[in-house]
Amino acid sequence: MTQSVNVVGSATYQQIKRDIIFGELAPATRLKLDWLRERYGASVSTLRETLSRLASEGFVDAQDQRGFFVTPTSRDDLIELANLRILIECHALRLSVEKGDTDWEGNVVSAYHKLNLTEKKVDAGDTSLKEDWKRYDWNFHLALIEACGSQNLLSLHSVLYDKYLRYQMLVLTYRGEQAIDEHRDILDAALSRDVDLAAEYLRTHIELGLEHTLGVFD
Amino acid sequence: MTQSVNVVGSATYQQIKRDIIFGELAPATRLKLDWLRERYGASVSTLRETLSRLASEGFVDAQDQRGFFVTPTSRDDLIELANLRILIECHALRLSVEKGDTDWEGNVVSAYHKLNLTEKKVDAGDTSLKEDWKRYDWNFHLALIEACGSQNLLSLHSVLYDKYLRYQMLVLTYRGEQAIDEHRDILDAALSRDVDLAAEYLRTHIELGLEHTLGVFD
DNA sequence: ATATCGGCAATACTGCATATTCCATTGATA
DNA sequence: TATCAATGGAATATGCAGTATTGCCGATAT
Repeated sequence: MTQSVNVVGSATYQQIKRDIIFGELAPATRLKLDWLRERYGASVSTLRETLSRLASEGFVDAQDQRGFFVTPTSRDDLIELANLRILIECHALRLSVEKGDTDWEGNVVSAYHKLNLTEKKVDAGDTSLKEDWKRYDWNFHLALIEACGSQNLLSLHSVLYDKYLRYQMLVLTYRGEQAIDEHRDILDAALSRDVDLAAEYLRTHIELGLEHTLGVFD
Repeated sequence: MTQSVNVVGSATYQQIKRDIIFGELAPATRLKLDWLRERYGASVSTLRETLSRLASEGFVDAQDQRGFFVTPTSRDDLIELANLRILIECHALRLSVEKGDTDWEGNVVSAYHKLNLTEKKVDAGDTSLKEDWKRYDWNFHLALIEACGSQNLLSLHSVLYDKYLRYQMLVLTYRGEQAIDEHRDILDAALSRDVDLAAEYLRTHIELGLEHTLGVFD
């Protein structure tokens, strides 16, 4: 059945991407077109289109004449992603803290507040919030760098963060109070416009997160 | 006519990408599917697949229900790309200079030699070599950072460099002796393993190139 | 071990249906 | 008359199904 607008393509794209990031499609899973057709209710041509996009973003592996696979995971890849996040996100944060206006501050505070509420609930043992929690985490980190003034930088970061997020969802354990404190430190440094300090806190935040994830991974 | 292997898809992908980078498909050009079908001899489904890939890399703009367009250019975008190149390429260069082994040195020297030969010919007035020259430039910059040890970093750089290359091809004027000297400086610093100096020369190289391109752009 | 065969699945095309956008003509209004 | 809005048809994008061809891979035979 034909749908309106670009609905089928966009919908399957987002669903498959989400299923990869949140681990419903495990790393290295073979993505047979017929199986996908049943699961997502889209035709082969639309699916190929979708998978091509995901392949060029790195969430899917396209092998010549053998079809598509969920991109496998590895410790090395995780480490690379963390280092790239440090490079790109810290750079963006510096620019953003320098340029951010009042609206930016407002958005950062708002995003922090929502994240903080959720983190406290998770800390208290509510495990049903994992997806929400990660979304608020995403939004907080995005809000921080959103005033960096470079669309290219933001879209690079977006893909990077999603890839990194997949690893976090694979291990899915909570770092507890520590992460809350780190977020608070970054927030304070950013609002007081201390560029170096904010970037340093962010770097530490990512490094500690990496160590934690590496410890649980595999 | 059905072809063997993944040939049609890969071929049209590379052709269209090349045509965008080298200006044969001008910025903001509308890419009608029927027209592309005639021009590249591929079916609509294959073309949509190809265009989706190019869209997610940023060479093509996919507009809902309105089709595909060559991504437009702008001064701001050019500046963003240059700054990202500085961020990413200098970082990769540092890692590479630290880690590079003998093979790496060999590849760098070889790539430099080929670039140097071509640049001298271009400098002497041979305008038929533009595409070769840019390819050797590409290869030299790639050889320099290839020992950085991060696949993610290299693939990020690859897309970035291609986008930047499009701007260079759009203005397509030669900076002359100056660029030759800059390449020499980077080479020497890299081979003598002076990380800071190499990164600094690279930054300057990109900044001067940007100024030059901006001066001719529009 | 090597060679051959057959099934499964990917690649690619065509044709078709439907939805949307584009555009020029028409009609209405200031 | 000039300008703006409505409208209807042509052009185009989106999406699906069906089909042919090719390559991969495991099973069987030599």
